[in-house]
Amino acid sequence: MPTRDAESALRGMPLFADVPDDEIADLAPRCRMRRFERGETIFHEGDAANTLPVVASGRVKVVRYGSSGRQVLLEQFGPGESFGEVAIFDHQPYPATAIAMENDTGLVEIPRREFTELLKRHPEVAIKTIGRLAGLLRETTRRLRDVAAERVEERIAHLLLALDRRLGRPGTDGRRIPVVFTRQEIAAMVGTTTETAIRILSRWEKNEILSSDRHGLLIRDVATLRDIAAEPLEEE
Amino acid sequence: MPTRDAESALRGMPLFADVPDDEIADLAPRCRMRRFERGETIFHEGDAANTLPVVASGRVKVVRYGSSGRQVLLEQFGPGESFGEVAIFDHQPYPATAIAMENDTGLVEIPRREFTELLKRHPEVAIKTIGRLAGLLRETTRRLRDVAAERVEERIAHLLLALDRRLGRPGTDGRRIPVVFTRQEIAAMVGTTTETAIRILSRWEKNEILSSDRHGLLIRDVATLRDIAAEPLEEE
DNA sequence: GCGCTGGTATGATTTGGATCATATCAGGCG
DNA sequence: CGCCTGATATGATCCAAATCATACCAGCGC
Repeated sequence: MPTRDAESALRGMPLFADVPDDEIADLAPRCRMRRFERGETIFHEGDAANTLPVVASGRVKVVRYGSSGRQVLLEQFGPGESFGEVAIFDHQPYPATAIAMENDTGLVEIPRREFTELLKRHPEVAIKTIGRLAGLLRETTRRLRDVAAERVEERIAHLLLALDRRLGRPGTDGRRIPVVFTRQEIAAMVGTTTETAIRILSRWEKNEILSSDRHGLLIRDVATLRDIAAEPLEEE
Repeated sequence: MPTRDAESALRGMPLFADVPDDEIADLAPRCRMRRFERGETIFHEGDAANTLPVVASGRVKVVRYGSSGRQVLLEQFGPGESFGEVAIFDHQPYPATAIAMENDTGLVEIPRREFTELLKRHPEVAIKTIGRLAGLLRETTRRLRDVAAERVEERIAHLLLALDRRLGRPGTDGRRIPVVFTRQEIAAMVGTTTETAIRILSRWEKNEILSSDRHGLLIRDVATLRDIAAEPLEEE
């Protein structure tokens, strides 16, 4: 999926679904496009936020570092999703660092002013933005609860089930998540060390609950994973 | 601070600062007022959300429970603040439980429909709502980083400094936080057990960093608390 | 082909904090 | 007034997971 032009990327955003085409066409040339390779930093914690970045292709993770240097993965975004709105809206520097997760990750950067003007003209975009932030907040508080109250194994089980809901699709012999995550990234998502993440995941591979290859993950036994997650009839 | 009437409570909200008085007067009679005693439940996780509650007096905490029954305090709100907007905006049940923290906690409940209509009529209220959600998200991700990467002592130090920023004022011999929190509540805020919270706090009292009485907390040595928090020049 | 690097794997050891067990204290109340 | 109940306090023990230490492997560049 190569980076498309700004206009078609913007048009692909659910957020802008109700914005007339000519306004999009008007907005597109005012946006900058940027491209990153896996591991490259898009912005740093503390940077001033002047644009709203939208993922055109690839994946982006937003992380913070603990005082010991440990990386915590706060959220991640795929094509069509904007990120970093927090800094845009509360007029403070970015609270976290954004890093490209894949090669050829392309962004469209909407200047803050253009976006806020658009918001005023289109209340439905404002409502959608509220809905998006509400969804992020719901998810983040769910994870906060998890990290504060559950043990690592349960948290990883929750994570895999959540990834499946967001990215999964049926595959031969289970649910397939067609995105490659390193064990280090999985550890950062649930707030543990790489070693413990590896231990748990390789145990699950041994128990045929899970398998992974260079195309992503395959959940082979959703039932016992749910069981480990103690999530018999959970939300969403 | 006794519960006032709905109209003056609504008028006191920063969110509605720009809404004309007659609209507030119109809205007020459509809202229900409710009153709670300390410990009473306002709504449960999983309940349908039909109103946006606003704190008129007292304090409210929003909590979730871990599978072991451990309570995690997600956020808390004082007079003039609304809460539970997540459920209003993403049209799903409440993701958490709300509990009154003080006696005579009064709420004004704005019906969802009234609020969303108001949002459409007043884009500046929508913008403020976005800003509010962005602030909550910023704070929640900060705490997620904390719980995932820092040890308990550091987290409690962070918490006290954050409480000071939000609620503190200068007092004799240090910064005073004029709200009573039980050690159990403090534990729930940082994701630990009551016992460890007690141990750390009573050690700090012994070291004259802190003292507490029936009116709240007194931070007597902000410098070493900052030191423990490893927060030499942190944000906000 | 060889060395390098980043990711995965696994064992040994340590430890922060949870858990379990009591004890004390202050306030509310029948 | 003495009895509960909820909050604070502290010790003893245990355990999940961090930390430290190696090792292995695949892909890549030269």
